[in-house]
Amino acid sequence: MTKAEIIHAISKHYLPLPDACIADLIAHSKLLEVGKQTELVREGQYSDKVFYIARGSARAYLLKDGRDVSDWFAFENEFVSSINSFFANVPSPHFIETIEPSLLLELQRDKVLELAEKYPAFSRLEKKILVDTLLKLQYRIAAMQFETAQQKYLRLLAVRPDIADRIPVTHMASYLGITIETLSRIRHAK
Amino acid sequence: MTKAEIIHAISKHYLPLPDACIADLIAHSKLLEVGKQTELVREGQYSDKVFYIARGSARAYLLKDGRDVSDWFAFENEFVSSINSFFANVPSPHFIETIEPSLLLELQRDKVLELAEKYPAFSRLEKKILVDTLLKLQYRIAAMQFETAQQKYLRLLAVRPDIADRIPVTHMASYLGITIETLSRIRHAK
DNA sequence: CGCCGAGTTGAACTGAATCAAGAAACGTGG
DNA sequence: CCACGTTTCTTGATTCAGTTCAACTCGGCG
Repeated sequence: MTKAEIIHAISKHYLPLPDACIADLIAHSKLLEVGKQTELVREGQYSDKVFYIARGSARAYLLKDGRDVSDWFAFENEFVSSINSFFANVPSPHFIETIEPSLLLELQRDKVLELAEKYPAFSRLEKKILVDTLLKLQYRIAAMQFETAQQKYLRLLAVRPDIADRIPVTHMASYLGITIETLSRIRHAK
Repeated sequence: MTKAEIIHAISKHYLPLPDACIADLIAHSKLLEVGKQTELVREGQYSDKVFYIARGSARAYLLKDGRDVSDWFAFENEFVSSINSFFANVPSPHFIETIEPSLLLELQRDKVLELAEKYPAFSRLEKKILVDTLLKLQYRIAAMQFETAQQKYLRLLAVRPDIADRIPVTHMASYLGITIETLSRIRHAK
């Protein structure tokens, strides 16, 4: 897959972008072909990068008292970055790593800001991504408040049926805020 | 407080806006002086409004199996809206109501979109609000996952010391995802 | 073959919910 | 201004979902 193809895919999956903007994106982005468990962002680091996943998957996680806790999963056609660092310019509380071998498009914050000033369509795309993310976080909060471990697991499966084959269970458990023991029991009770 | 004063306050609290943009905002916004428990958005309604709180406070809540559960609090110098309805144009899952007597500035979505196209500074302001909200939601998720009822309560007090005097405890409890009994015990154990 | 990490299963423990009953605070009308 | 009913808050006893700790199984792979 070429950069041009990937950017057309973004434009298709989110909002149409003018050709000039696409050309700028091609000029200012970087294509990364990486293996699984490739570290993209390290905790404590100031990261001013955002990654579009053309193929593969990634996760953000943190080490909470030494325990690896997944915070976010991203798959093909989604973006991933340390939002704290990228937007608020503080050290990232997360690590970000690929889960599967992946093809990524990397964008720098200053380029993003520049393109947003230059192309209203790009600015709208940025806003759309922010809003989508906001709504996802909101649903997640609702799930955490109102659902049992089992309900959260079943919902995750319903939303992303392929997740069970692509993500190690240990990551799913920590993402759902439950222990691997509980997840194991749920999967068998079923 | 006049509309002009309020809009200057927004500009000051978030990002500076050019005079022309401020003039447009004055022309296209609506000032509301309302009492406490005034309903701003009703569940199931398509709401295309966002409210800036110049004075007072408001909350978003939902009726989950008939129980009133607070989802969000907003105070002076903050914005509140049904993000689902405003951004995704779906029926609002929330009610929104004032808690205290409040002075509000109401903006329509189509005006917001118009101003964002017209003034890059306004577009940046919009983005800043989205990002701030995103980060708040993220912290809230972390709190829900890692903190005990007591820690969540103490953190809420630390972040907003005046909340105890301004918000009924029953709303605080449901916001924290705990029962009023548990909150009562926490407040006394202390 | 034997080790090793990942997954499963069991038993005891725990934080918070639920259920229930009092105590305080509040306001409304006599 | 007091009496009464209503709502809000507190306190206690019980229950429950999920954690923790621990032992055991299984499927690779050197």
